Amino acid sequence: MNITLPDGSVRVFDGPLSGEALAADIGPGLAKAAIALRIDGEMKDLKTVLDTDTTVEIVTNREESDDVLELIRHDAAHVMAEAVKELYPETQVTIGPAIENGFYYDFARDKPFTPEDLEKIEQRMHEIVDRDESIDREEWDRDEAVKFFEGQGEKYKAEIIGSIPADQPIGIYRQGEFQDLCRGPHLPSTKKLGHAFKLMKLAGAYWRGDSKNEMLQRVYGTAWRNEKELKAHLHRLEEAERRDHRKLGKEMDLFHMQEEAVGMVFWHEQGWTLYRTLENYIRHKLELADYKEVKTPQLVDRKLWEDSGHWDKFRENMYTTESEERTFALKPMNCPCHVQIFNQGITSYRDLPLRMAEFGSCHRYEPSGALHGIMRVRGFTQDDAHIFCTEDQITSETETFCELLLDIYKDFGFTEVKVKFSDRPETRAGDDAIWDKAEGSLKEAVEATGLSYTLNPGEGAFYGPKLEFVLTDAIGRDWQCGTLQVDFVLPERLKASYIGEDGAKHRPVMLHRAIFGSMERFIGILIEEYAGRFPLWLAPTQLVVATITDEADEYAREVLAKAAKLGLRGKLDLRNEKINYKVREHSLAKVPALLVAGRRESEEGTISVRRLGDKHQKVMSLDEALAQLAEEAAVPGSR
RNA sequence: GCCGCCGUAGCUCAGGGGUAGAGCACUCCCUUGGUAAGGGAGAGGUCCGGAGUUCAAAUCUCCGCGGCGGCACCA
Repeated sequence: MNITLPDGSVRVFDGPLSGEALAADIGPGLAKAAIALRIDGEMKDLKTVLDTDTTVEIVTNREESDDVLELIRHDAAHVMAEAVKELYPETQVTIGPAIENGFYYDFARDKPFTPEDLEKIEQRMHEIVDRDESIDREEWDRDEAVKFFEGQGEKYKAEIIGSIPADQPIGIYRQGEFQDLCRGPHLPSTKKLGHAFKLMKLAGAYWRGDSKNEMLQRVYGTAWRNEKELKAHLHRLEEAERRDHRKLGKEMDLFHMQEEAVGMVFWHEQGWTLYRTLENYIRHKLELADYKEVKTPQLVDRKLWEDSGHWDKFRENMYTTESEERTFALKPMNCPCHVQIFNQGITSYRDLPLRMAEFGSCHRYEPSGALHGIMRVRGFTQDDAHIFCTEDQITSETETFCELLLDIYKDFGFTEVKVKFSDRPETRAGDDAIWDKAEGSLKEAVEATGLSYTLNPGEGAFYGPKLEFVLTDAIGRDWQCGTLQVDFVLPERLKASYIGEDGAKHRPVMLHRAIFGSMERFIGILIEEYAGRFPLWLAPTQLVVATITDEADEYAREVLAKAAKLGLRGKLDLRNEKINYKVREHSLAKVPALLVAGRRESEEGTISVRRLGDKHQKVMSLDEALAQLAEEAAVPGSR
């Protein structure tokens, strides 16, 4: 039998042998480091018996690959389950996969785990690693396996086996006294896991991800190749905490939220300045892209929502109020209102595509558990627009939109954007023929843009399929910001029409689209992206003029006035404090430019400029310094 | 909405059945200082809300509300 190694060398053996034996045959160092095999690019147990001529790569714990991390994390989950079964035998185990940065395992148990329990479990995991238990795969008969797990009181495991397709083997991995249903692969023994893991948090999770099912207890952990990587990961988490938009929002006096208006933002002057800067920026972009801005009512009779289909599907999530014996709803979306504008008068095909934009203030009664800072709120403003167009225009409008979106994201440094394609959900409006058409044209359109995207099955809006443009926050959570949705349904339900070239009435298609998504969410993302250190054009306070002595007060006022004339947003700091104190304070407040004026500057007409993050300052002529700042502060796309 | 943890001064947090604590911030006074905290004094609290246990509750119990982490949801 010939075994070929990745370097091309061939080893000849008389009979079958395990990967472990192969590694030992090559060398003791390799045998020690070996943790798995890779055959045809696929990870296999190190103990897999090789019995035909094949090419085999021996994977070691030094390999820096996602495969290795996944293997380690999956084993960590198993070791955790073993520890839990030893400490709390009445607990049932369910599933425990590897995830990004770590792993989790879901347990079923009446008593909740406490943080102290976590410590004990982690301690026991280290012991299990030190025990160096051999991990061995067996294949069991399906009925026998079900009987075994039921006998152990493990009803979840038995249920999982029932859902494994009949043609797939039932793999059971055994380590010590612990046996778990698993596809594998796994490490050859618990010792190979090492000690670079840590249990992180406790959380609830529904069995099979369905809120109708019972809630299990999920324990999250992180696991790495070695201590150094673990430490680096923990350090990254700490860093991320410092960027949290909720923390920075408070520190930088941007906004606050309070009990009397849960899920709604109180914008303070600083935050509102940032908000307006963004709004003006994108308004200008939309004007250039031939959008027409409108404004529609926030409170609209339920009849319109019944007609649009929202009342049917989202009634529970809409705020309503009674007046004049009628029921009104705070608008959760702008689209039905935009159709009302479209429906005024008669539209010709010559008017299409018609791009109707609105900074629409919307309210949705979001589940309390969904709220998160200003990223997920109940009152928000969409940079919304609806493009009324013909079917033929869907592709070109999609391409134009994607171009605009990427151009805008680039101005904020977002160059890597995840794109998801979400198709028809289970409950939806419109028949299958319409959905076929909508999905087909969106697919064609996104292919035309050349963007790479992933499929998100069943996640579309009730009226149409959508593209989602996803950005990531400081600690790696994904947030949908931009979106483009193809809608054949609402124009039908709300009876939108235009006169075609043939003189007959036709239904337009609606493209729902947003770039920031919600102003609130996008600002949250920006705060975390920049860690509060905004580029000059976005910074609410762009500069502070600080004096060294009160002899410079008058000059400082002149400096600020000149800056204001150039459109720069500045503040004055004439306080009776030392310059060290002022420098420290404004640096901590993340003010991008500190202009220091002392007696010297006021006499010479100069200014000492200290930029945020710099260790040193630069004395320049006042006019030159201000001109430079004004140029840097220009809004992207404004020149 | 569900599970777990948490709620003390403007902020960050300590304390814990018997008079409410610190640092920073704030106010006033001294200091006019050259690039990340000059010195002194002072003011500041429904210990999230309600009920219960107790001679006595910020502290223990229960019920709310809110926050945080997940899950579910996200037109």
